[in-house]
Amino acid sequence: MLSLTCKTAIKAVIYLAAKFDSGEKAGIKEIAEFIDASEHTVGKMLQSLVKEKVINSAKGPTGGFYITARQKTQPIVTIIEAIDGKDIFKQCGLGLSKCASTHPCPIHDEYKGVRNLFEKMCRNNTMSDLCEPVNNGLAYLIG
Amino acid sequence: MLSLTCKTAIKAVIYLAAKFDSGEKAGIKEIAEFIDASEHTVGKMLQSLVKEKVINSAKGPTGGFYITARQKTQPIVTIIEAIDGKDIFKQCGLGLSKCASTHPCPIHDEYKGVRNLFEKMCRNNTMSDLCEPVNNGLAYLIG
DNA sequence: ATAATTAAGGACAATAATATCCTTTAATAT
DNA sequence: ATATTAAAGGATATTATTGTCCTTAATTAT
Repeated sequence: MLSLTCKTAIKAVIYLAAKFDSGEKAGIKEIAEFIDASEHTVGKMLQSLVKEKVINSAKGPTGGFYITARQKTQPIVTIIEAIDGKDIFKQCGLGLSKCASTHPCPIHDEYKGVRNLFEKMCRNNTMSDLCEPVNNGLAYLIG
Repeated sequence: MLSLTCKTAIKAVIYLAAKFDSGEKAGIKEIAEFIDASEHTVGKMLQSLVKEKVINSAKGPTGGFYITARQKTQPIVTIIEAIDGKDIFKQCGLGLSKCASTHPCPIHDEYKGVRNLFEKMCRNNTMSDLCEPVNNGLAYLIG
């Protein structure tokens, strides 16, 4: 469904959202450790998120990555579209490039239902929504 | 969601299901042409399906691949499990290996809903169900 | 029996996705 | 100003997936 990098991105952003309250920025190392991913991978991925304005960064000492109050209210679909692209919610279940209601694959409508439900989930859940259960110890980013 | 190979497999089996009525077997070349995929790829993939008893094959002249009446009534989940494995319907939306209701990721329940809907679709639709609209020109395997 | 046909299957090649490394750039603190 | 810190970003390496080729084995028709 989502690429590995995208899943890592969601976890990283949830971590940044959790850090928002304290106002602190987080460094690559710190984030990577918390979500149990490679530093290099996390660095590259955060770079993309910054370029797409999903999060922010500051260089130099006391620098790091952070999220604004406004960004925190964005749905996680923002992250997904930044990393995996916008087409993810339009793809055919059997991989046909021209699958459409006028030229459907045999599972067109049913698959659309699944895809739409997934998209809805990604549009309805904001970054802070997902960060809350993690803060309260009701959900986890590793394991 | 599904691997490319798996999507190709579903299309190939639908083609075989359509051929069932005439009682003819289909060769690799013929199948590959119909679903617009590479011969080599289709050959390899059909081989796996035969090994997993999803379809059957016969060597030699007049040989080829075919499906039995019983196999035709199987849900497409049979194909999916043969190619992509059974874990596909159990994976965590954020890629955690130990994600469970007792140790959930932040999207555990909602993602489960999506996954289950997809699984339901794959369990409820038989190979012949999907082959019918293709036979009637209401759905397509290419494009 | 022999030749022809077709799948089986092992080995390898190409591509795409991930992961790693290293140099550069910007910012801060002294 | 200088040294230090941390992200940016280009280049490369590794791994996984997908695709290709070629030889072997089995079956059928003559």
